[in-house]
Formats: sequence, C-alpha cells, structure tokens
Amino acid sequence: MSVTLDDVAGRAGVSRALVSLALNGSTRVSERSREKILAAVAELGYRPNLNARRLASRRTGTIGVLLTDLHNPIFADVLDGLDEGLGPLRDQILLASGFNQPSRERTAIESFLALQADAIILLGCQLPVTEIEELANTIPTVVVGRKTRVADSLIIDDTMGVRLVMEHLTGLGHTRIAHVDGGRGARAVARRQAYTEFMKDLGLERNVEIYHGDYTEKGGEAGFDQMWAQSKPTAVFAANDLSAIGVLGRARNQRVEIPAELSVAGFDNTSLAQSSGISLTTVGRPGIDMGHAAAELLTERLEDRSKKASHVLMEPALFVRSTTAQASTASVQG
Amino acid sequence: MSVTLDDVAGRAGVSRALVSLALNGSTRVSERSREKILAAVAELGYRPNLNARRLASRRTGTIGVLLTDLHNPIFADVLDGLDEGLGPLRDQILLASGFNQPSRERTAIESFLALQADAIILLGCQLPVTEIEELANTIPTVVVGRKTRVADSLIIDDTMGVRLVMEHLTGLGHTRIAHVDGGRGARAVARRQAYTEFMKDLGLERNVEIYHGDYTEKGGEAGFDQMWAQSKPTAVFAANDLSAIGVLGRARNQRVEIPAELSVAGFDNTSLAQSSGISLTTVGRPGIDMGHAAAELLTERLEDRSKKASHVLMEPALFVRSTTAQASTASVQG
DNA sequence: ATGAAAGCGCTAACAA
DNA sequence: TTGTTAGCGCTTTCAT
Repeated sequence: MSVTLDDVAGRAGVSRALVSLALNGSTRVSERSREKILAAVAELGYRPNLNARRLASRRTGTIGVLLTDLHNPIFADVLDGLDEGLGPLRDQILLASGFNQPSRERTAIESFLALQADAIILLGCQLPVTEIEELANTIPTVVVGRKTRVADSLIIDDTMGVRLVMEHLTGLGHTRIAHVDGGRGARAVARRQAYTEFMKDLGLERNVEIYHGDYTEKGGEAGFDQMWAQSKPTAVFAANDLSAIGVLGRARNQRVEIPAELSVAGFDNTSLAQSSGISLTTVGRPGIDMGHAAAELLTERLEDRSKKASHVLMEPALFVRSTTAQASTASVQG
Repeated sequence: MSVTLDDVAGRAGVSRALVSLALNGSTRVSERSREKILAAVAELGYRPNLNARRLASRRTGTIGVLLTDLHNPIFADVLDGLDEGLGPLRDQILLASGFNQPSRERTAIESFLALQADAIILLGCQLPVTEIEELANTIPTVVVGRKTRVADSLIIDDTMGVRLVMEHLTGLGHTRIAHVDGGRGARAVARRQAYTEFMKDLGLERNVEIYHGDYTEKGGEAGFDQMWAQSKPTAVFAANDLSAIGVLGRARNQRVEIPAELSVAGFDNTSLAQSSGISLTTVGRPGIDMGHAAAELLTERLEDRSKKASHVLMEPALFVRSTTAQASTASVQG
C-alpha cells in the first residue's frame, strides 16, 4: 500500500538502517549510498510515517499550541510571534482550537498529551488554574494570558493597562465610566478589580457600573444593551478589544454617536483595533511581541526542565485612536 | 517512564490484549475484567500513546484541516461549521495554519500526509490547482473556496455575488465603481472578471478601475491609497471583507466620509462584517453554512472514495449595512 | 560505512 | 471471554 523504509532500502540496495541514517542527516553515510538512497526516495515517492518515527524515537519534537478562541484575533497575532520565535521548531507545531469552550480545551490538551508532545503552549485558557498547574507538572507548559504558580506564564500588566485607559478617559473629562467585563475569562477579575479600585481612588465609587461580558463580540453587544437600558454613561471600558467591538456595533445600531456621545476603549491592542475601520482606543502589547516572549520562555524551559517557573509581566502601552473623545459638558455629571 | 498498556495489564492481572479490547469498547469483555481494567487505568493514570495506536491500527481516524490565514475570520467561521458538521469525528481534527504563505501550506499538508491523515480539508488555499489535484489523487480532499476538477469543492457563486453587489451600488446611483482585487488569491480572478463584465454590461467600461490587493487588511489599505491618489470614485467593491476593512481604515484616516463620500462593499459576509462596529455591506454565505456543507462533502467522499468529485456552488445573499449609500449627485459623473 | 537485530506501545488475527 | 503471537514502520544500539 504505502511506501516504507524497506521499499526504499530494497530499491537502493542497502539496509533499512542506512536509509534511516541518511534521511536523518547522519554524517557517517557515504556519498554514494546517500545518492542512491535519495534517488530511491524520489522515485518511490517515499514519505516517512511520523507515527512510526515518533514511536520509535522517544522524542516527538512536537509542541502543542492551544488557541482558546479562533475568533479573537489576538491569538492569531500571538501565534505569528510564536511561530517566528520558535524558529526551526516550527514545523513541529500542533495546533488546536478550544472553540471557546473549556471542555474542548480539555480534550485538545488530552490529545496533545496522547500524541506525546514535548511541550504545550496555552494561548488564553479558560481552564481552572489547578488544572493548568497539574498539566505543568506533567509536561513543560507555557501559559499566555494567565498567571499560575508552577507554569511559566506571560501576562500583560492588567493594573497598569487599566490605569492607562482610565487616566486617558478621566483626562478627557469623563466621570461616568462603565465597565463591560470579561466574565469568567482569564484576567477578567484583575481588570474588573483594577477598574473598581481606580474609580474609588478618584472618589467615583458611586459611578462604578459593571456589565457582564465574556470577551466575545456577542458579549460586548449584550453588555452594551444592558448598560444602555439601565444607564447612559459617557464612556465605557471593555475588558478586551473584541467586546469593545461588540459595544461599538450595538452603539452604531442604536444610533449612539461614537465618540461624541460615548467613548469606548478596549484592551489587547489587537491587529483589528489597530488598522481597521474600527480604529479603537485600546491598551496592550502587540501580540507578536507576546509570541516572541512566549517562545523564549519555552526555549528556556526546554533547556532546563527543573528550573522554577518564570513569570513575565509585560508593560502595556496606550493607543489613542478614534473611539474616545472629550466628554461633552452636557453629559458630565457626578 | 510513561505508563503503558503492559503496566495496566499487569496491575489488573489480565493480558495486554484484553486491556486493549476493553479500552476500545469491545463488548466481549466481562464486566469483572472491565472494572478491574478501568480501575488500573485510573490508578496508574494511563494515557494511550496515539502514535503507537495509529501505527498498529492502519487507520488514524484523523482529518487534517488547513486554514490558509488565521487572521481572516471567515476561516474561523467555516471551521465552526465544520466542527459541528463533523460530529463525532471532531476529536480527531488536526489543525494547521498556512500563515498566509504557500510554502507554509505545503509543509502543513506534508505533515498531514506524514501523520497518515485519512482526509484533508483545505480552508482557502493559495497553492496552484495542479498541486491540489495531485493531493486529491492521493487522499480524500475537500477544498473550500476553490474549484478544482478532481477534488470535492465548495465555492460561493462569485458571479452572482459580484452581481448582487454591483446591482446594489448602481441602484444607489454609483457609476464610478472601483475594485480592490484579491491579487493571486483564490477566486480573485473570478471576482475581478465578474466586476469587469458587469461594468461593461452597463456601458461603464471606461470607469473600470482595478487596484491590487491580496485579501488582507494591509492589501486593502494599500489598494485604497493607490486608488485615492489616482482617482476618486464614489464606490469601491473590495474582493473580500478583510480588504474592505482595510479600505475603511485608510478612508477614515484620510478623513473620507463613509458612506457619504465613498461607498464600500466587501465579499464573504464574515462575522466581523456582520456584527461589529464595522457594519460592512457585503455579500456571501454565513461561514458556518459553508462549514456544514464541507463536512457533508467529506462524509460523502469517505463513504465512497471512488465517486467523482462533487462541486457545490453556494448562492450568496446581499447584506446591506452601513458602508454604502446613495451616490451624492455632486460626484456622479460619467 | 554498513547491516543485523531488538524493540517503541499498540492492535488484531487466531487460538484456546 | 481471554491469552498468544505477530506485526505496524521506524530508530537505535551493537557488531562488523
């Protein structure tokens, strides 16, 4: 049926072992044999069976990358950086999507494990920290967007990010600033808390308004609807870009002028926020940088498996674009 | 090192073969043995080695899905539908990204083949048709967004889609309608031709303006820049949503009023166009529908491998949103 | 530089 | 119902 090493060996008139050596770039193969072997490979259209190879050699040279949600462009951005940073390892990347459901994330991780991946990278992950830590005890694991004790992790400084956004908004004269949160998503608690803290620090605790979101566009839309029905703040800080875009969408639908009537800010600075017709004011780090950093974390971990977990805290920057503006004096109220 | 079937067998006091049977849900295993085995599995934390399993059983039960570009939300949409449509097979999906580069697509496909995938689904693919056909001769292949002779394929009716867009624009009084094309991307030729044809049919051949894009946001931005430097049409039809968003972004940057000064339409009807702050007028089919259809194609192919290729042509619909409007009489000119 | 042989962890006849 | 046996296609000592 399919062409095997034995077929190649027969065709080239050498042993199976020698073919294996030649194909794996061993130096101790004569030029003559190598040529014969390569010729046979080409003629027969031989393609190594990775399942067999990975079974025989104990290492698979494979790393599993789980993206929690393919619809959120931040993960595609991070993956680009990861791909660059991983360099020669990148042919061995196993991709999986969590389809934005914890159970799907779990099965994806299970299959990485079953395939004997050498390491796992979690790009956003909704699983409980305990599960992640359990995983990290089993296999080298790098988590992006989540802080855990035992796994290497990489996060944006949420407090600082929220502060940048809030200072920007208050600087524009806003006092009634609502928050559409990230629900049970990663970093949602930190961002929510930072928002509340900051409002308190400014003596605006009476104006704290939190609406439920879930880091998706739909979540942002729902958050806006609830918010607009209940109260009409002059600014809203959404827990991530995707939900900010949802807010924007509904606002436009309801003929709410952005930014004249309502300022909107996000978090992540995704490629979408940057260069599209959206032009969203947001805070964050280019995903590609995060990918590079994650690749570095993994490389270090692979070099020394027993070292203690590193936690990278990346400083975000503010990107002021077109969705925020001066609070109109008419709507400024305590 | 890692727990194997033999370990489980030893612990449960049965043979390796019986454990294998039990784990694969055979009915001819006594209740008593099954319980002992499951207990041993749990105690030892046994996890089957998929590489070994796939080597031993000749089928891998795996299907490889290649997404040409993770940044284009249409593919995430289609994948959702595919995932639903594949039902129980979905645990066996291998994902890969082409990172928007043909060479990366090729290596991804190579690795699907090396892993002995049972089938391959191409979600957008930049490879030459000949390569795709060669692939389809090797392994059951379904191509979304590309028509080939020997592979099952699924495409949107481009001519109809373009017609819907153009009728909409001309109905609004536009006569100077430019096109930002998809360059060398899939379906780009068909869309470009349909655009030209339709302009000719209306006696507007003198107004045909085609600018170079590549289905990405950046491509749309570049297309807009070139267009705006050279000519100032009243409407532009971009070859896909993502590039339409790029056009929108640059237009906003240049303080071009959308849709008052310039109407913009896309193609694909991605989730982004639908519900975000973008609210893009576009044409297409929900990606999720396409995913379902692709899953169906694959199922049929797997049932009868020798049947001749099916080619599904899906009818698109027009979605009028906020980026198109009546041509202002001032700018209407032959 | 090359080959023989053992074995990776599993499945799948075939026996019992 | 259960165990024995022979591979799956490859890598990897260890001889030569």
